[in-house]
Amino acid sequence: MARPASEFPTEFELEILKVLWKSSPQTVRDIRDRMAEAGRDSAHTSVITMLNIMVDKGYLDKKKDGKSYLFWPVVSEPDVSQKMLGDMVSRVFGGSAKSLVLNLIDGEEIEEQELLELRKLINQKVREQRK
Amino acid sequence: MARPASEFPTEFELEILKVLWKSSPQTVRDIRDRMAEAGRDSAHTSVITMLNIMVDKGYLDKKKDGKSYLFWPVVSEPDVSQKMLGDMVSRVFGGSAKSLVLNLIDGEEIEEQELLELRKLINQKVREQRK
DNA sequence: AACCATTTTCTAAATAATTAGAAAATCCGC
DNA sequence: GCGGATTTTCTAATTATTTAGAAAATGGTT
Repeated sequence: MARPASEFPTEFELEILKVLWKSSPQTVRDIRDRMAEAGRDSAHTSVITMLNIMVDKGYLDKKKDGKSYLFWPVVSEPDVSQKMLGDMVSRVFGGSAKSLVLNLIDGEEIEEQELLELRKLINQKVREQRK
Repeated sequence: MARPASEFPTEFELEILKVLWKSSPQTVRDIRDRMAEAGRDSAHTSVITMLNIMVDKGYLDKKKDGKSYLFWPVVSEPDVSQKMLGDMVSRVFGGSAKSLVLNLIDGEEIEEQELLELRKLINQKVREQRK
């Protein structure tokens, strides 16, 4: 063994998924253009290569449409986010979601407004769990 | 360009850091043994290789002690965690810490007890920011 | 049908990450 | 100083990720 494949979308794969979560299906050319707009300017063939890898990995599906292919995601954004986040909780924060949030609000990452909204969300969740 | 080095500790590097955050400095042999206990059984020389890479990357420092070297971290756990988390907020959650926490409490990752503690922590933080 | 622009397929290169053996260096006990 | 165990250095192999060109395939246009 040398190194295991990532369980989660890689950097590039995630950017492609974001484009497709926003709108799908799309052609290679459209995806390439959206990525370029977002600052990642790749060759057309590079994008094709990635897209086909992602189909193999089960992140996307494709179907022929005239001369070209259309691609769309078969994994949802909340699912992927949740898995990546769960991985971070266990790997980086020793399994404690609390210590993750603690670290988050200790940083300067978060505004008072967001904190208040968060409190509201937590209260809702507590009430839900009590039902 | 083919692929950029990770800005953050890799899988293996993080495991080594965890061992050293718990106790340092340590010899290669000790680090290797702690890792084996934690389920990652590597050859002695593999650990040496990684440790030296980590010194190059600025994660660790070392000094000779008799026949062997002692290694210790020069990055702190909270700093590394915070950077990795910040990266996740921006890359996966579109820059919104709130949507990260929302996703977290939507999953089954978190216990009621932890939720209550979190609420307390958020209240504290709100009060602090108001000062 | 022939041409041409577009798209895909095939191939391969570069760098990162992980793993570890063979050989060299080192230190301790005798 | 010598031998032997231990440790490090040097080297290299393997897989993953990212990148993209050359060649082939495709489909519409004249």
